[in-house]
Amino acid sequence: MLDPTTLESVSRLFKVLAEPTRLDLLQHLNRGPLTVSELLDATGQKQANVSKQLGLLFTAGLVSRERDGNLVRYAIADPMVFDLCELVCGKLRSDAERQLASLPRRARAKRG
Amino acid sequence: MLDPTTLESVSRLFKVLAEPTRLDLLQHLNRGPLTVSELLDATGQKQANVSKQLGLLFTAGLVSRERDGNLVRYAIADPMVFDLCELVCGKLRSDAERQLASLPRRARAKRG
DNA sequence: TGACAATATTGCTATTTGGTGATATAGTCA
DNA sequence: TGACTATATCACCAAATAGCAATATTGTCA
Repeated sequence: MLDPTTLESVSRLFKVLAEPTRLDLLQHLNRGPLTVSELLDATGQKQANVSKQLGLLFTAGLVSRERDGNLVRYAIADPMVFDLCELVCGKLRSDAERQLASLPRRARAKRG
Repeated sequence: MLDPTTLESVSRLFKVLAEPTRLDLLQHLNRGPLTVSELLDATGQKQANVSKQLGLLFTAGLVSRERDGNLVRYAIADPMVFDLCELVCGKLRSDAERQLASLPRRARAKRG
């Protein structure tokens, strides 16, 4: 049983992961460290927003950053993120399968 | 690499977990199924709010429910939740330890 | 120094949502 | 049927925040 303070901390971490844009940034960084500009290209988001979301990920301790001249290179600081996503994706898959299985046969096939 | 739709689904699930009240409900249910009234007592929240948050957990497929006469009994539908929380708690612990280790010796001891 | 490029920050708006009181719904018991 | 209990829903408000345009900051290069 977790006390209220810990529940707050746990929920704060989940909140950081509860945004598609930030998940997208993380999954690009999963290939390896990237600069902000590279993440702009990769995600198609505006500069201000990418910078802001990276700041949140950094504050949460999920990514690290390092200046390289004029650039700033971000990297995954805690690979735990991907274990989490793995679990969630697994649930999504099994939910989808369950729903598929509950459909009548006739409704299932798409074309053949 | 997850497509935008999947990122959306993943983030939606994280969002459900990103609230202390809902985490509290889940951890009480982890002991076993409970009625709404029992959850009212356990959490100290108002009835309308508990009902609302349970509804969200139900929609997300994290809990199941079952009428029992006048009562409605909720139960954990997907124990994956606790694997997730375990990972997050582990990170919180290691972050705390890292921060502790980075403090100067003098500042560490509380009283002796 | 000045011109330029990369990143961060600020001020803002629109949207979302947790919590609430009031009310509706569904079930029990007489 | 009516009185009562348990749960759900409604309408609302206040707080949080994603995204944006504009601007500030920090670094490079001449």
